[in-house]
Amino acid sequence: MVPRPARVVLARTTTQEPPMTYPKVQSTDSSDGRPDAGVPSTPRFPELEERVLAYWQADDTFRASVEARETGTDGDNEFVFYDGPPFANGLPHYGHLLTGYVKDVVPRYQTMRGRKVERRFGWDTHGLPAELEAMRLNGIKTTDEIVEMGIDAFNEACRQSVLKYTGEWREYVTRQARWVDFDNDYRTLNPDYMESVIWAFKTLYDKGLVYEGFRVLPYCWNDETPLSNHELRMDDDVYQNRQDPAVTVGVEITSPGELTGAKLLVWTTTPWTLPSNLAVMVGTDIDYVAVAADGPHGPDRFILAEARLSAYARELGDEPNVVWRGTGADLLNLTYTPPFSYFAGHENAFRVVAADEAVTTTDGTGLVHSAGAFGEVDKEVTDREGIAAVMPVGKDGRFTAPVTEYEGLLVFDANSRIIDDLKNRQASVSDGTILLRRETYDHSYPHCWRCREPLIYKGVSSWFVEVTAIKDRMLELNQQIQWVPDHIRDGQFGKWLENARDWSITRNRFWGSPVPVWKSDDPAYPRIDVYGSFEELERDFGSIPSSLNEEGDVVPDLHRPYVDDLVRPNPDDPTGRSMMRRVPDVLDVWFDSGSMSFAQVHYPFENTEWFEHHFPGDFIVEYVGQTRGWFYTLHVLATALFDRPAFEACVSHGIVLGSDGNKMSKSLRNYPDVSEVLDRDGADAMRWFLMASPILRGGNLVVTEQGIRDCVRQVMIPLWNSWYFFSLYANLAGSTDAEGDFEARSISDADDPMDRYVLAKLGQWVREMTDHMDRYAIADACESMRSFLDVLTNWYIRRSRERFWLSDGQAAEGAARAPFDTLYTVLETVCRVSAPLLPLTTEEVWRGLTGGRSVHLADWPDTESLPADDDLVAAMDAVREICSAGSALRKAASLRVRLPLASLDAIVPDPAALEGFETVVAAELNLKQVRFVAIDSPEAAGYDLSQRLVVHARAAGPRLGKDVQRAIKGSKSGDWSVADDGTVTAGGIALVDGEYTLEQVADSADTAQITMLPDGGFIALDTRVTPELEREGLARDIVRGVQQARRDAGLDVSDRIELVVGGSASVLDAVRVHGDLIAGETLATSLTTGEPSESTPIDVTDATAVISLTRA
RNA sequence: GGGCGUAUAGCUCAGCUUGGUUAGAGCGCUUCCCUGAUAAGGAAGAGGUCCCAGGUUCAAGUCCUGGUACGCCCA
Repeated sequence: MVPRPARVVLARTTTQEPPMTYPKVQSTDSSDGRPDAGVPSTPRFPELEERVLAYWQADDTFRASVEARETGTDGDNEFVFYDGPPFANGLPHYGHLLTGYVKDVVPRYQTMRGRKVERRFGWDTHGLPAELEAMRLNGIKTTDEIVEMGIDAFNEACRQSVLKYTGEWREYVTRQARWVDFDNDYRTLNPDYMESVIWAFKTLYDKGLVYEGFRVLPYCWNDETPLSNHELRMDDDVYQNRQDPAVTVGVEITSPGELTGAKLLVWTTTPWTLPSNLAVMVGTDIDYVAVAADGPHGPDRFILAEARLSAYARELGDEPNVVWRGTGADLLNLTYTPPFSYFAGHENAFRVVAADEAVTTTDGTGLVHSAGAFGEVDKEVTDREGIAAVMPVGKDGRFTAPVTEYEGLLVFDANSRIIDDLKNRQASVSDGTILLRRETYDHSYPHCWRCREPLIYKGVSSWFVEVTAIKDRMLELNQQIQWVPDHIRDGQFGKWLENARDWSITRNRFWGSPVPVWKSDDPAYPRIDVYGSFEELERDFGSIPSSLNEEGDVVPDLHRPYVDDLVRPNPDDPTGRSMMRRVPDVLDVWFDSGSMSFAQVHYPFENTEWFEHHFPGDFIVEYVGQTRGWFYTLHVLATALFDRPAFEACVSHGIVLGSDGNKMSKSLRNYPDVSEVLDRDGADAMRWFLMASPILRGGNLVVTEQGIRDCVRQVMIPLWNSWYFFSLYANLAGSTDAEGDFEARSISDADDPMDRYVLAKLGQWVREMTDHMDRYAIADACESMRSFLDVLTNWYIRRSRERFWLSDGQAAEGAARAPFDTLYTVLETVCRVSAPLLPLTTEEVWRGLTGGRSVHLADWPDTESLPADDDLVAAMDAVREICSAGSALRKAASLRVRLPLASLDAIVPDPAALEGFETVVAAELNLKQVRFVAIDSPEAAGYDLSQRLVVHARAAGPRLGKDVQRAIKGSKSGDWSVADDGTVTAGGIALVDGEYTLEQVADSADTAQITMLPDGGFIALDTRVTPELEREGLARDIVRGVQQARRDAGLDVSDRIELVVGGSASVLDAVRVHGDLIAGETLATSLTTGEPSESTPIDVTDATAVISLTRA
């Protein structure tokens, strides 16, 4: 591609000339803010953005935009937006930016609608990621080492790590032009925030919605810590092949009946869990059999899934003797003797229970042994069955009481002794228990990512929120929430709620809000105290937990270890020896996030009134995965604490993918660098790219550099060029005004049809945008904006250009100022409406137009002030169709547009509606004459027309049934007729009014080309080319050539030239006849023919031409 | 294995709620045109088994059932 010569915009540097009006102000760094050059034709958007950002900072525009709005009675004019706090342990990526843009677009819009929108940034600071980072930095791997290092020092390291990137975050967020208050932010580690969090815990406790129980987790007995699922997937080496013993054990049925004494066969690869057996799980629909065979202790009956019989042929025979058949349902509630006697008599235990989700017949026996707290499914099933968990394994992975025979043995080491005892029916193995088979089993087994020892699943003590108790209410309240996209409500979120289980909210860790529970350390004198405030703590302990901050001041601090230091004698213990000590756990970090609605304002200790009137919040936005995260925890706590939803509207967007369609990955480098894009294409381009994408409808989005650049081309450049065009001619219009600069002004109506059209269209568009934004349909708003820009640039401006060209000495007064005022009004309104979507670009344009302080302080446009004229808009659409069809005719006849043609007739149903637009069509298609003719007029009959029948299936279908297909077929094949009385028959079927229309179809005549219009009617173009027309066409070729030469020479649009034209006789002839046209169009003060000395050849049709021009 | 979503032009996506016989947009591509703001724009064209299979219906991209693939979530 050959680079075009750079456009030269001549700056007014001489003081003789009056200063230009536009831009009124520019975000330059010049001292007075007064531009010394005009609007650049092609701005570098990123630089422009940096200047606007600097202006905002200096001007404090954000604060002004919030303060300009009234709070209203009880804050009813406030729009409450909750910031979903990010965890800032890394730099922001596209997902954060995306959410950040939405978090900016909606508040900006609401602000312009007159609402007051406070926006506080929030930081999520607690939790395992912070601890892992602190451990990595300190080179430690176990919780013992943390204790060794000192919890105070460790937590301080966590604090440092979570605040490490806050500076970078602020830079990115500021650069993306998101307005949010960083100085008045909230952090989940602040004492105020944490006090609200423990208040929530205590309130739930008082409501009976918190209880203590077991939570089953992968557990490392070596590091003595549970692992999160996140840690379990830490790397690919976590799952390694391991050989374990597998045993098939029979337990004896005790229920009276035909199966009494039969053995339920269970298979397990963790024999060490058999002492803790509490139930046997079956699938209710699975077929089971009882088989008579010789067992290790004599003849016996064994129950297993029929599908597993062949796997036990060795023990049960190739042709087993089936003595009973049934399904799992038949086995339910049969009781049995537990394999070991340690927990004999355990309430509700030792029964056959249903576990359809967990039992398969792909391996084992089709019956599964459940050991309560040693498996996730086991726990779930025993909970469901009301069987309390047992935990005879200590935190070191060794057996404890009451499993005395193996006490002190690591569970893996106990396996072989347990198997031996089963085989020999010794130790605490019950009579009736048999060991049918022992084998070894190779399987993929999880190992600790730190120490590589095999993990076990183990119940650890945890506190729960009893979500199941409020589930129904949560579902009800969910119906009040407006979800975007709306299927989330009853889909991903609703389903998740339906399957909600109790929420384990405690973690056996260090860096987090404390579990505010103090327990007696002597079970003989049990007591539990739960605290919900500093005040209550001080009342009972005489002081509040505190630490030294960076300045050395003593400050309240609910973190460990300070909160652990609060210990007091147990008031219920008359001996005075037992002490109240805090449960050492910390709260799940999601409990923090779910508390943000009230904790960010330190409710209920402060701002109670404010909170009452600002809850639920109006709007939140996050990634759709938060349906089980933040959306969920907000909803749980709001329901449990306040019996209200936490938010009224929720945008849940999709996933941002890398350029190859895969998840964004640093190592694959499959996505464009964020700062590079900001530096090269700018924040508005990125904003538009993300906001216009299907991701806001819940789809996924592939981020590509090309996609972002396309946004600059499709939206930002057209917008800017409209502004540039306006400034260029508005400044010229003012240059001869003796009174001073020309200033356009806002208008509410116009006489000129084109002006009135664009204003009416503008009004329609504003209403459309309002509707989209009210529904959080941001992508739809972007699409609407793009289509309006098309109308503006490619129709209104293009068709109105001549009206902006004032002749020398003409001031833009009276009718001459109409196009300027119109375009000013449109641009000013467009800026306001698109300000949330392109905040930086529109700021520059709007301020340049108006000289005002900020577009973001302006109000959303009032469409009452614009003409409402749907008929006019429809008429213009028809005009555009005529032009479009006319272009097609020209194309078909190979007649270039520069060649004028004599006439075009548009034969349309309602020519009166188009009156006044003849000149528009004539100019667009370069015609001498345009006429709009009624389709039923005698004149229209002059064209060679035939009729076409169109059957309206929608209207005729219900009446005619399947005959409608015959009628349609007939109308297409020509098998139709109109009777004298007007009855229309098609395919032998008589049609009634409304079921058909008769349309005129035109064929080309000799002298005219004819084509149909899509909405009825047709146009006829006179394609005869006379020598006169040909000569004028040639003249216009010359004009075009001269214009290009002007541009190549870098002339300003208002520069006058002296022009010499030479070439073939036809060229000289065209110059002779159309000299005025050529000179006028090219601003030539002199036009002569001849052979110029330094000449430039130009392209003209069927001739040769050379020109020479110099600036006059 | 279950739930939710998605599947339409080379690419990115509308259309589906309310079925109507010729399925659209943007980008990209080809040709021509236009350019006194434009890095733009216009016209024509190429490009579609509307994921598959059944069903309902006079009529299905659209409604129903069952599959397939992908994504998210859960197990």
